[in-house]
Amino acid sequence: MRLTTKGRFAVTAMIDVAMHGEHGPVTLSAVSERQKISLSYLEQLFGKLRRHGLVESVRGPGGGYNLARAAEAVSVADVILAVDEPIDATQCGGLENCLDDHRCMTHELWSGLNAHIFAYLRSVTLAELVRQQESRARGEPVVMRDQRPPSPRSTEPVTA
Amino acid sequence: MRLTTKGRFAVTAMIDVAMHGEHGPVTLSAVSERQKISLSYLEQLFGKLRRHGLVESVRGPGGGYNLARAAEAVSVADVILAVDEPIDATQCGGLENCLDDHRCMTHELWSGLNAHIFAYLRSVTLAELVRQQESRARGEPVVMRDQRPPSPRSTEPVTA
DNA sequence: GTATAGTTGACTAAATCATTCGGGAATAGT
DNA sequence: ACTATTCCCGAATGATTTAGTCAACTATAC
Repeated sequence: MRLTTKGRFAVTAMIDVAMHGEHGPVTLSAVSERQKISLSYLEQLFGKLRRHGLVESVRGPGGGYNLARAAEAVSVADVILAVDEPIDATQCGGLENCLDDHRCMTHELWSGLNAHIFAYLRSVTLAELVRQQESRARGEPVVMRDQRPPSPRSTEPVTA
Repeated sequence: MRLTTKGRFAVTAMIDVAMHGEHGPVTLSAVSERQKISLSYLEQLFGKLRRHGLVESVRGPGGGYNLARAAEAVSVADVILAVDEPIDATQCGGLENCLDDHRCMTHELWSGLNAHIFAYLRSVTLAELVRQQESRARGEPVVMRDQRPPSPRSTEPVTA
């Protein structure tokens, strides 16, 4: 589970398709213009999204892409996994054979943090992001649901 | 807010320091051996961690690194931001001047998803990860606290 | 047929990742 | 003072990823 600009481009594009897909397929040219992502890059990304069953394509004039599932049934994790095939960065190669005294803590740590983040991204749906986007467009304040309860925190300035 | 192997190396290393820091500073050589991360790479990472005030260094024999704050007061987001200086991938260059009909949706989407993920990573502390790690070492089942409530989900196989 | 639009593959400049090397500066122990 | 340890710093490097371009192809609506 990596999280890069590539995955975010894909999420952005998927939201665009979700928001404009009511009147038939959405062309990549349209997404490209609205989101300012190069057409060819989008073609690469949507190739993967299609092969992973997240979108369906319609060829020819009037064609384009549709979501293959309802926006409620597509998570951010689904999209990211589709375009950003996961790497294995546990030195032990994913095996459990790396056992000195503490059995490859790196491996445990990775999969642990991975699981945390994955579970979170899996809980955020495209539909939610679309709703948030539409609220913002209307100038309404954005309500972020279920943040975890506050706990002792650092005092570093927040500059994400 | 990016999430790559680099950031995870940093988190892994910080957890190692947190777990072994009870009896004085932890040397990077020790971290390097335990976590199988190259020493020079660790030096680069800890240079940034130090400049961001997350660790303190002690030179000379018996020296090494200590956490500058309690493990409870350091979030995963703090660590990642320190080593992985944030990029700006909103075509508009972070400005708000990109207003056609929908005022740079790319920008909004990015900062929105960013905020989600950042808020989550900010809520996970080093102390939590250390606890989880120690539980695992004792063979106890890992309890992951506060997942968000389940909602309509895809049926894709989970292979993060 | 022709224009539209997806499909595929090769190729590329730039950035980032992870590592290696070489030399410094500070300090504890002798 | 000498020496070993450890942090500190910058430069260089190969591999990978990013983001984009180009070109040729297939399917389809009109």
